[in-house]
Amino acid sequence: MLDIKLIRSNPEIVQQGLESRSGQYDLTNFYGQEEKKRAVQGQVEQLQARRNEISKEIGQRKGSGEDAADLFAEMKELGPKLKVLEAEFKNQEQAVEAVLAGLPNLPHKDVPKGADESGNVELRRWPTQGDPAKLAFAAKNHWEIGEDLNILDFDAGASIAGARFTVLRGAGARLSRALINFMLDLHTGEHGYTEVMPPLLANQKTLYGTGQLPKFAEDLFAAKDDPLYMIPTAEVPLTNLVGDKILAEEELPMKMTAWTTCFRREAGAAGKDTRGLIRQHQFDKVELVWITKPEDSHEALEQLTANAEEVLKRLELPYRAVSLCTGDLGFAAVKTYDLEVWLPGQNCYREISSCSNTEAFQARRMKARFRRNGAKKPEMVHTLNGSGLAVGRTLVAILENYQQADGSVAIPEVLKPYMGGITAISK
RNA sequence: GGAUGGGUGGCCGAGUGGUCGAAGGCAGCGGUCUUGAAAACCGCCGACUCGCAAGGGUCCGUGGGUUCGAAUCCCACCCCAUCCGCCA
Repeated sequence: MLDIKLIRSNPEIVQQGLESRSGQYDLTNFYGQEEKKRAVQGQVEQLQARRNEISKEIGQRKGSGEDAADLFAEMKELGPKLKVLEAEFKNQEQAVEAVLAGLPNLPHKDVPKGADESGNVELRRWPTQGDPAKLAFAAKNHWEIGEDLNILDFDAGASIAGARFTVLRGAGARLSRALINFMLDLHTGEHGYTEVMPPLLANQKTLYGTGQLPKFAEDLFAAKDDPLYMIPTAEVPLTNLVGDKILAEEELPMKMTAWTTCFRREAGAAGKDTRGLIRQHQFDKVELVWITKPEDSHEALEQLTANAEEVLKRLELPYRAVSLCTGDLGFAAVKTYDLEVWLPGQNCYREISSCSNTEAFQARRMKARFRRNGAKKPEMVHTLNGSGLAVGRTLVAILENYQQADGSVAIPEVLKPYMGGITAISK
């Protein structure tokens, strides 16, 4: 949610920010509505003030046994008027709120301008020297590798649930679990995150808080008989943990990590990445969330991203970091870094982590605040989130980068302790 | 799912129709005292919102209703606790 005061005081800045994104946003009507809302609010409050005055006096007169018939009469007249106006105010307020809830965040000034993903800017590569792994043999796709080794079963997934669901077997399932444990151990043990296991279903208020609702309901799986949605990312429950709270200054920054399964309908992605593990309705992810003071959030984004990058480095997977341009930015973000891992089987970089600063956008929606020591007024916190990393895609990257000429897959050094002694996956 | 008891300010907790945005306590802030701290004592101390300001309005789980007037009465729903049933 954007700050209504900013929208009112700096219409040009807001309009420009919105225009730099993909999608169309016309605020012309909004200003009229907003003004009307405040006009009605003024009338309502005037009547309410009079009502309060009368009520108070009736109380006093009754206490001293005086007659209050004249006041009763006035109230009888004022009551219905007030009721009508109050209803109108409520409508007006909801209309304004509906527009506000549908507006995306404004890009940070450092974000490169661009219409779509072609405008994204590469920031760095790792390893910094040379090209990413060129294999000495023809690289296979991860789905070929996985099926040959009998660790990925796409047919079984389709049969159990449908397209974009996959069954992991044997060393494949073990590798997924090893990755989860490795990532969590790294973030909790060395990067200072607190591990959390949240619910995988969330209510509407929660999804509104992080910005999935009301606008992106079609991207979510919903429970049939309850007003609950499967979470599309752990960002949703983790960030909402501070919703409706006033935190103490010393609680910040708050750093949380969670492994969860994530569920996405991929409604707009028909025909995209239909093969393999890249785009699934269900996947596992280790998420990183920071809650910070406003002045710390941009430095926090650098650290959060570095924490995610560290996973790739330790797994020795080549990657690059990209700054998303204004047109490719997500709804809630002011700034986003994507990490893209090298996939030799597909000869390209693919997103494996997305790290965003939403500043106060989500905080405002969920009323997440903190109070500075000695200060009277609470302030909005800033919230950040990033993948550290997407587990399914990391598994893909390992299969493709660690494949051997004989069809086996070597186990990355740091994962060996998590793999029960095996050093390679072979038939 | 059934029964019972509850949901009040950062926290605990009083309040059952009027002068209640709400006693009291804790925490916090300021002060007195003290070499310093603690204790004691005094004062301040909810959030949101409209307004240049003065000041106004809203908020006692949520939504309706009764009433001149609702934290207080009625209805529905949500959540929590405990017991029973069922169950990973």
